Amino acid sequence: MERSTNECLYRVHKGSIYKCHQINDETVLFRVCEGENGTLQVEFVNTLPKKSTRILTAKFVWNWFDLETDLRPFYSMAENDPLLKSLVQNYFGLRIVGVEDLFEALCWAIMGQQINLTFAYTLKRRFVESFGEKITYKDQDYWLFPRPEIIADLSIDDLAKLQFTRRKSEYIIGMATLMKNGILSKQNLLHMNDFKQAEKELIKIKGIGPWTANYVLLRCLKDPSAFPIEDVGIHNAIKQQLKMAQKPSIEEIQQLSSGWGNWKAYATFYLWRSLIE
DNA sequence: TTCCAGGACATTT
DNA sequence: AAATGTCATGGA
Repeated sequence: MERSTNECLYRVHKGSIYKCHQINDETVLFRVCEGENGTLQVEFVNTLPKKSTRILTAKFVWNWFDLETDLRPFYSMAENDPLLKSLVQNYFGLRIVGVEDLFEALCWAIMGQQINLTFAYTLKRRFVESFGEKITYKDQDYWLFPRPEIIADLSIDDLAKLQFTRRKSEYIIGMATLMKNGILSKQNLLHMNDFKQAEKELIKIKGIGPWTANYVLLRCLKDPSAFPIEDVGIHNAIKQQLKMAQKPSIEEIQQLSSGWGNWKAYATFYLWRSLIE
């Protein structure tokens, strides 16, 4: 969670994670910290929202940290996998941290396309602070990701000013328009026959290729077999783990991952984790 | 300085 | 169909 000091959509402070989100027309600031007996505790910081909002916030956290998944089958599979074996030991208990908002997941993926992560975080911060809403609590700003309705009405120049490439600006405004018009939504994607169909639908959209589609399937739609196989981060992580002289080819990765089944998303997340520090 | 980043798409062979 | 060029900037 503390990967980037430039993260603007949540804040880690003294063992708690602070985040702001909108539910039932209420904007609530909450924090998640360690409770008793290995539980997570969710506390509301600025106001006490109505009960239905409290319940939905708990569900949000449940999904955000993927608490529903039983990791034991993953670990027993990984035990006998040469690539995953040490990863699951090093990061035992790690769960996929989601990006629950579809628009945010799409935008973040596009911002990260072929660019270093540091700069991607800078772009995200500029985007959020230019077009998002915030609440302020004790001199700290807590931002909401901009809504598609706002972004859909921007011009390419508006985003180019923030140093988005004109291409990226075009993609993001295009997706915002699809979401504003209800053509694209998380619900629609989740209600398709299977994730393969959702992937196809995503790839039809201008700016979304196989990498972006799988990134969004992994972090937002929670497809357990999502696997952005072209991802440079995966390539580097595998190279590092196996002490290879050069990055593995796609064919080699297919070989290495052939036993991962429905745990490819988790394998990916553990590989990404190994790139930090 | 050069090379490459959590790619996608348009243009050329 | 497959290779090549383009986008834009920061960091190593």
